[in-house]
Amino acid sequence: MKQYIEELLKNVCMQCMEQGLLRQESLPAFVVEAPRNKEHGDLATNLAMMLAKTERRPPRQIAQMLVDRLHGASPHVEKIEIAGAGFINFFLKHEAWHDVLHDIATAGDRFGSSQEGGGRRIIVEFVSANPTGPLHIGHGRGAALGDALARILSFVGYDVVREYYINDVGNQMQNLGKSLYLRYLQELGQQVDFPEGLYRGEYMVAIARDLVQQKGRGIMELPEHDAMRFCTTYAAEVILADIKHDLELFGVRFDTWFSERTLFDNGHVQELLAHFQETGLVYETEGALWFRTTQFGDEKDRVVVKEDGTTTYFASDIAYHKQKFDRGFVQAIDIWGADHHGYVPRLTAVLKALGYPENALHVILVQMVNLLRDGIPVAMSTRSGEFVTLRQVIEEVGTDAARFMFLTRRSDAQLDFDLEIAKKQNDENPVYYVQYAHARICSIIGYAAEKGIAPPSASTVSIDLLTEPEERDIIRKLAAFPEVVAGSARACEPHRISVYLMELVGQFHRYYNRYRVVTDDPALSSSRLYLMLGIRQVLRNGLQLLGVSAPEKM
RNA sequence: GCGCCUGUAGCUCAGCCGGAUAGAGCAACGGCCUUCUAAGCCGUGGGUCGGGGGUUCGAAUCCCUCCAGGCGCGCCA
Repeated sequence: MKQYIEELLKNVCMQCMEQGLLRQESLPAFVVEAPRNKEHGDLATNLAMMLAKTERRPPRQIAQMLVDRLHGASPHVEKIEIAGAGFINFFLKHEAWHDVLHDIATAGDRFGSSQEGGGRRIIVEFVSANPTGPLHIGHGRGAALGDALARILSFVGYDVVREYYINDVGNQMQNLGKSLYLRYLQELGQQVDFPEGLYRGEYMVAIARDLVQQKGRGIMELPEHDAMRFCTTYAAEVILADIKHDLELFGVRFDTWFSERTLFDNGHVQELLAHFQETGLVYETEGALWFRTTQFGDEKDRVVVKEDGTTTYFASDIAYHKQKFDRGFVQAIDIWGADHHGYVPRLTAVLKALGYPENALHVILVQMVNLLRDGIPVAMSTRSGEFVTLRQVIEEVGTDAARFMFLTRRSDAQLDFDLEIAKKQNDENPVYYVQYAHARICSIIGYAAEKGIAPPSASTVSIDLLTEPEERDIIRKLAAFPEVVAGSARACEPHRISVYLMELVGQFHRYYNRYRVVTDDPALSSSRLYLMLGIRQVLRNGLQLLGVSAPEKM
């Protein structure tokens, strides 16, 4: 409907231009949107005000000119008004909205989807936590966001791959192996010093205990180097398996698990470094090899090969991102914790140096999560290993509540996650507000069936009976869903869908309390039931995109 | 010191590609269950949109500046 009005306006402007009534040759950026206030019509546009700038004429005068030519131009428009500073408000005929319910019935779980992505290949990389310890709440936020975003992007027609990048080489891996080895020795009764910088979480002790169970003293008898190596691989595997399990509990799926190690095994990092040297993108100083990132917008040059000859994480990351594009993705979306934000300019710089387009990489930074219990911060110290894991949070509050909590807020603002609130199964917790509406509708449909009223279909229903203003408002809201999804995809902001669902559900609950769906009038009941089906479908589709369940009973 | 993010009701947050009287939930107070789920609904109160300046017909939204909080700042990842 919105596009329809836009077309209408464009045509009228063209007319005016041809007749020399408008000076400009192209249209200014204008919007057609549903006004907040119903008195301002179903749809409104600021077109006249935008034109006023360049036309140097009063907006209302321009509006009048346009409106004169709009009258009778469309069978769907009831009336048109000029209001305020020069808004043009459209009041649509009731029937104009009816098609929406048919559209929903026809499209079903595809309602709201589109072909906007045109099958273009996008890779969404998220979580990518080092396999050195369990996931915590912050990873959960990134996981929820990445997963929802991937769902949304595929819904609007992109070919999306979800990837987890595993940092399985480097110092932290050495430290992991050492940590396990020492814990293992301790388990076997040896007195060992546990140096700073190692992973001293309880989970390592548990892994060591298992290791003893499986291998007894076997590892201890190996040469230390081999033992350490074994421990590294063993610990990483166990922890990664654990991470996978947590993510599964959290409803998060990955298509590919990309190992950093393979970048070395396949020679990608080495090749890339050689290439950089040939092209003069790197230089040597102070014993290290530096990339000229400053030439591409970064504030400092960055080390790719350290003084000791080993490569930095940055070097791997360059190779990794090049890999992404080599694999045919036209865009890479990375979801990072905000503490890595300083890293964006250098990676962008390198990709620029390699000749990739500006928007090839889109980094989304998710801000920190403060975990609270009853308003009091829960201590989260990684060093001591005393932290609340994502698993614990899921077990305590549930996947749906946790995901919804993350996905109701913008990612670029810090978030207070209060366990007690998330756990409450009441109206303090918006996820239940939304789910309850779904369950309620299911219940209504069940009740109707008991009364012998079958779910209506497009051919049997008489939508004309939906004459209440609330019904019309709900239909209008349903009509907006595809637009919300598209906007959410474009902005990479899943929370827009949550906010929309809460608004829709608010309208539904109000309607439910005021009107009965199943009445003595079969035709009316049937048409209201049709409306219910529409709401339920949109709720399902929306919740599906968020990865939150839509329970039939609560 | 420099950079990124944030500052909206008592609390948690939407709204931010400029648009019409600034929204929701919670908390507070008062109502609504013999009929489709009260995890719901209705009503009341609650705001210098961090402060100041600027651009504009119009600013919570854009620009500058200051203040406050968080995060980061050459060979850790």
